This record gives sequence, structure tokens and C-alpha cells, in this order.
Amino acid sequence: MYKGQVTIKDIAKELGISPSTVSKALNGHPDISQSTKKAVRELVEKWNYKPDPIALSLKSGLTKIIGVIVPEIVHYFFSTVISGIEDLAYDSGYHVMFCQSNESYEREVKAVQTLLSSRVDGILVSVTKVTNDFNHFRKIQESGIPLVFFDRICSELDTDRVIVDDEEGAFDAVKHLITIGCKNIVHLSGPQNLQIGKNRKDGYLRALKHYHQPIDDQNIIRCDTQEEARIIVPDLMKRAIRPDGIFAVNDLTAVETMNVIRECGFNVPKDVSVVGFTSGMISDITFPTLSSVEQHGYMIGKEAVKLLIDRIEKKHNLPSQTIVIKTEMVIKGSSKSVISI
Amino acid sequence: MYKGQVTIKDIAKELGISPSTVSKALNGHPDISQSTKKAVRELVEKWNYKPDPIALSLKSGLTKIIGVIVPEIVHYFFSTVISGIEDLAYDSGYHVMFCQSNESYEREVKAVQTLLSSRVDGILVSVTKVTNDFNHFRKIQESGIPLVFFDRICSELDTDRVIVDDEEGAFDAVKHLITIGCKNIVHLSGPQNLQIGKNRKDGYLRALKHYHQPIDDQNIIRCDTQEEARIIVPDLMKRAIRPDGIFAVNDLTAVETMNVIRECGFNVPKDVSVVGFTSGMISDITFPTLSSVEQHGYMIGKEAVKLLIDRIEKKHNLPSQTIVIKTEMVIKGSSKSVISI
DNA sequence: TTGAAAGCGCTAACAT
DNA sequence: ATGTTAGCGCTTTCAA
Repeated sequence: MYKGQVTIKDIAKELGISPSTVSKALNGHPDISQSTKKAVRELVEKWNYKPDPIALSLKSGLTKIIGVIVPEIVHYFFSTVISGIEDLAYDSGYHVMFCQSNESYEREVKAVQTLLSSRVDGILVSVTKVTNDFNHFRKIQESGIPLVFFDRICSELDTDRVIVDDEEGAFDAVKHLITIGCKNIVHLSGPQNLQIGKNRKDGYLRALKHYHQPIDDQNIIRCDTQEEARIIVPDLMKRAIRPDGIFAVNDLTAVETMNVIRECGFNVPKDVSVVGFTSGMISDITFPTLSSVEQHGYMIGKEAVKLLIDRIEKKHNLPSQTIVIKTEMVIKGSSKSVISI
Repeated sequence: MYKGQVTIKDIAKELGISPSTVSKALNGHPDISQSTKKAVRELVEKWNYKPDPIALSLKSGLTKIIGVIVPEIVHYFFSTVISGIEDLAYDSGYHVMFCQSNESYEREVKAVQTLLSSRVDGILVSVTKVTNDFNHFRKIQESGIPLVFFDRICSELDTDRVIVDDEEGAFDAVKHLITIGCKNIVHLSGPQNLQIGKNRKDGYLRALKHYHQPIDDQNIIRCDTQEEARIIVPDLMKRAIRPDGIFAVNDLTAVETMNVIRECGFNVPKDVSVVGFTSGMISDITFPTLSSVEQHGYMIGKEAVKLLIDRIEKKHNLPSQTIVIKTEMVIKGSSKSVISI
């Protein structure tokens, strides 16, 4: 037991009144006299009484805790989102409990069980790259616990969501590459079972079409990690017709792509322009700095929590909402005009 | 209320026995018959009964929640530590609640209050750069809640700690610079109210002394952010006697230092070798890659949780422990021999 | 071998 | 205006 914690009983005893009177006084109940309220408030202040959240939870069935499942914590984008979640949740009187799935389906399932049995009031999820079965999420819905997906959503389930406009962001990225004169743009794509992977590819394709660029299936390559880039990019640079622009599905892949290109004896952005997706701190510290699509992770976190708390507190049976956060093409050093305008 | 949650009462009613019998059966109490135990176990399985952690907490006074206060979540080192905390805590049946102080003293104090009033079973802290008053931490101790500091410790308080051997790590870094031939090594130092800032400086000094290098106060400059590096490094490069080695107190400062040096028209590592501290993902993606002192954040997190849980569960009044995690000098591209051996 | 009752801290319906 | 009581889900004497 938390040593020396003052309870409502102690206050009651000291004041010679009953616990329920103290409770009512504390909760601003109208029947309680001003004098009693004042006495209670003073003693509460003096003894630094704090209601026990556990007792409150047992009574209300609510824990004021939000569960969050992310693929990784050591990840710029996700840590940014977490930071936003954290900040708004605390401001709203909620605590946050994190689980990382480590991109493992099994761990994700386990995390769901853990959070459910912890009786969190709501759950925020960004799914792993490998999740193809969604029954664990259905279980959340069946339990009546509000569920909000962010970024990596599950399109099969009818839930609230916070996403960025991946298609549009990718379109902008490729448009940028086209605008600066790239004629042969490769897309290093993400997992196609994830909506974000699909949408970014779609944006790439739409931009090519819109600007009447030829589309070549060979220019869409499944590659979304540093390790994969290290293997795949050298081959790209050995092609008869070398790419002059690369749009990578995330920043780390983009950075490694730049590094490999340099190692192959080429220059970024002179020989090849590179654009990433996320635009985190990483994009500022590389050489050259990385042009990338800003994703506003902090805001994603905030919006996701807002949506979730709304669901928790107003049990309104409104239809599911999808909030779309606008992306922003941020041009830095890795993409540069090859044509003089 | 958590919809459709099975309680011990439901089990009891179905089986025609009393709740207390169910409880005992579940807890392997010796005087419950095998047949009853079996029946209970089967129904528990079938109905997927899970004890309500809130009720358990109310009874035991323990929440099985660990509170963590870090300066930032969006920070490679801290997110690594958090990842370690997370992993071991869950394996040990604990949950984790994070607060970020955002390097603000007020927010740190508030975080302590929040965690205390959440009745966490123990608290893990890495203090802000600006914390000089430690009464909020004393309050934790007075409440009888175990407290463990990691990395950025509070040396005034008698608590368990997990630190890296900053002095030795810094010594190794500077030794490396000396070994490759640097004659004029600058230290970009951290806040001196933090033990880590002091220790890293001490290691720098000891290395210089040990290898009979001249010590120059002008070569110790308070600078531990990218912004500061951007202002300070150009001046360094304009000195009559330019530094040929720079040991920065953290990786981000080191990286920005490299970038600024390049912008000033010099080459890393040819003109100046740069070494950082932490050796995170960052150190692999920069150009050149960054030599740095590996800090093993994940392990720090694990050890800190282990220490904390030990304190929580075995109320042993052993004296405070300090666990020191060994660092490791990782040589990459930003430091290179200028002398041929 | 099992059950009844009390209690963890708090709230709320129902007396007084 | 204040007090009594019951109950949230569970454990734990103590009694049967």
C-alpha cells in the first residue's frame, strides 16, 4: 500500500462527518453546506488528499488509460506520433500505455490481449507490416472498446482512422521529381498489404500518368528498408538506362539509397535525385539533406487521441470518421533541377 | 464497464459454488478439491475469464505499473532505452506509463505528481538538462516508492542507478583521436550540472593528460545541440590553429558539426576528425558515417527495470546499487588516421 | 472442503 | 444538510 496515503475516511474522521459527505463535498454536490465544503477543502489541501484512481476505476469501470500499439518505438515517425499522443492524452486527463509489436503479428496479437485485460478505455493502433488477419482487432470492437487506427490502418474494419494523404503526398513527390526534369523515376515501394504502401504507389503512378510519363513495371521495386536498399540500389545504378529520380517509400530507405548511389560513384542530386517520405530529423542531418514528404506525425498523434477520447466520452453512435492530415513536400538538397529554367 | 467481462461471481453461479471457492481454486489454494479446481479451470478457459486487474490493485495496493520520465521520446537514445524498459517490463508482468518532461523542470515536477497519484509501483527517471532542485524526487522516496535513475542521474540522492561509464567512454573517444594523430582536440561539452556532462569532460581531460597533450580551456566549449553547433563550429574553423579533432558530447551535435565543417570548406575526416557519443542509427546514415561511443541504451533500459522490479518485489533494505554499463568506441568514417603508421 | 463476511477507497441511491 | 448502506471484483480470515 502506498505509504501514508490519505483516504476519504481519514478526512471524514478528522472532521467528524461521514465519508459520503466528504465525497459529495469534493464533487460539488449541491446539498452540502458551504461551511462543510470549505472545511473539507481545507483539510484536503492540508493533508494533500488525492483520490485513489484505482478505487475510482473500480467504481466507474473506466481506467482513464489509453493503450497504444506501434510497430516500433525506436523509429522517428512513430516516436513523433507517440509524442503527440502523450501530450494530448495527459492534457485530457488520460494516461498512456505503450506496446511495441516489433513488426511481429504474434506480438501484436499479444499486445491487444494485454491491453484488453488491462482494461484500457480505448486503443490506438498502427499495424505491423505483416498483419493480414484482423481478428484480434475485431475482438477489441466486440469488447466495446473504442479503437482508432493511425497511419497504418486496417481497411477491412469499420473504425475511426487518422491517416495522411499518402496518395497525394506521393503524387507531390513524383510531381516534384518530374518538374525538376527527371525522366526515369523509380519507386522503392512499401508492402502492398498496407494501405500506405498501396496509396503511395498509386500516387506515384498517377503523377506519371498525369504528366504523360511512360510507366515501366520495372521501375516499381519492393524495397522499404536500409538492408534492401543496399542490395537493390546497386543493380539500379548498373542499368543501361539509369534512373535519374528515386522516390522511396520512407526516409531511411531514401537515405541508404543516397549513400549507396554515392558509393557507386554517382552524385546525388546531380546524377540522381532522391525523395523520401516522412521528413523527420533524419532528413536534416544527411548529406545532402533529404527532400521528403512531411507527414506531421505529432499532429497525427494528437488527432488520433482526440478522436479516441471523443469516442470514449461521448458514446455517440456516429459513423466512423476518417481524419486526413495533409502532407507537404519539403524540398531539400537531394533533389535538384537538372534543367535550367 | 467492460462489456461482457466475466467475473468470478459468474463462474461461481454457473458452478453452484461460492465466489471465494472460485478464488481459492484459481489461486491453487491447498484445501480445494481437485474436482472443483478442475471444473473451475475448465469454465475459466471456456469463458475466457481474466481477473480484473483493477480489483486486484485495489486489494493489493499494487498496480503492476512502472512510471517512466524521460526528457524526450523523439530521441534516439531515449527511445532505445524505452524499448528496453518496455520489453523487460512486459516480460515481467508490468506495464509502463511514460511521461516526457521535454527538458522542462516544471513538466518534470508535474510528471512526478502524475505518476505518484497514479499509484505506480516504481519510477524510472532520466532528469532534464535544467533540473537543479530535487525535492520532487525526494517526495517519491518519502512515499516509499522505489526510484531508479538512469543515464542522467541525480547524484545528490541515494537511489539505485544505471549509468554508462561516461568518463571511460569519453576517455576512449579522445584516446582514439589522439591515436590517429590529432594534436588539437576540442570538446563540445554538455551541461555541467549533469553528471554525464561532467564525466565526459573529465574523460576528455584525463585522456589528454594521460597522453601528455596540452590542455587548453579554450578547447572546452559548452555546446550540445545542433543549433549551438551551427553557431559555434564556424568560429572554431576560423581559428588560427584549427582543431584537428572534435569530441562532441552527443551524436546530433557531432553530425551537425560535421555538416558545418563541410560547409566551411573542410573535409571530415581529412582535416578534422569527429567523434560523437551514443552511436545510434544516426551514426550509420550520415556522410561520412560517424565514429561514436556506443552507449547500449536498450541494455540500460533493461537493467533499470530489473533493478526497479527487484526493489518493488523484494523489499530488501539493501544499500543502493549503481550498475555501470560498459561503453564501446565504434570507429566509423568520421575519424581517420592522419599519420601513416 | 466449502462458504459467509469483511474490506480495499470511492460513489450514489436511499434514508433521515 | 448529512448519514447509512450497498456495491464495483477480488482475496482472505474465520466459521461451518
